[in-house]
Amino acid sequence: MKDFVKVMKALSDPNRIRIVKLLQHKVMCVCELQAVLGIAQPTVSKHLKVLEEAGLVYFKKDGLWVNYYLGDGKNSPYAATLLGNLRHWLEDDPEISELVKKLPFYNREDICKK
Amino acid sequence: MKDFVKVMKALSDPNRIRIVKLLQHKVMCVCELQAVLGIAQPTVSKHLKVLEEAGLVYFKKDGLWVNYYLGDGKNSPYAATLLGNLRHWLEDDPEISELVKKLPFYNREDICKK
DNA sequence: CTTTCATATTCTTGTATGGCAATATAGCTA
DNA sequence: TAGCTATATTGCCATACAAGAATATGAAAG
Repeated sequence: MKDFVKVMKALSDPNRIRIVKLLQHKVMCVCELQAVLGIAQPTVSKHLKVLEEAGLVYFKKDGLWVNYYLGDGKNSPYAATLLGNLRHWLEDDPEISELVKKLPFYNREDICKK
Repeated sequence: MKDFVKVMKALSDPNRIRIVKLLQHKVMCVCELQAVLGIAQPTVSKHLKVLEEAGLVYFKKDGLWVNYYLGDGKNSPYAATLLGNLRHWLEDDPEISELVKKLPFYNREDICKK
């Protein structure tokens, strides 16, 4: 029950849903997500933590960067199913499409090193 | 996106999840749910409203009673899928099993008319 | 070892949410 | 009509949560 609630809660927030939909297209670091979503960096980090604790997202550190990518659902059947559904779901959502369309124009080298 | 969030939010609360799992076994009125869950009547009503607005639950009035039953997901593909998944999910949850086991001993005639 | 940079954590604030008591509503019955 | 009964709504309280500013951490580079 607790695991299920965790997954549902994690997918109850628009920004976290956007993150999942974005990660379907490529592995991303925090600053890239921050730029694409237009929200503060701590906010992104916190959302990623919630997603990670629900088993929806994994991460791998690479020097200063932290690469986040979609989970495989190995640790949560609920996460596995929902991640599968979300591959089709919201594909036609205009807001999501807009974000995905902008995605190629963001890369970490340009975004950071201000 | 908004519809999806509504379904996820509706299924993010333990008591609402319990209601869905209980309705899998029989049509129930508010006072029956109140008795089984052990929470106040207004709380049950509010939860049912949230579930109904997410397309997870329907209701039909019958005199004084209001019968709530599981939705068919006609109005929400998200609700349809989640309701399908929830037929298997949490079947082995000890707390849910406990509630379901007590279910036959609750009927509206005994509960109400205090 | 100091600086720099990407990310995480802490803190505070405003808003959303679950809970119940009290009240309102709607349908039956006398 | 009046009174009773099941449910809905309102109002309030305590807690949870999203957001960003400020700060801390930790890894690379000089």
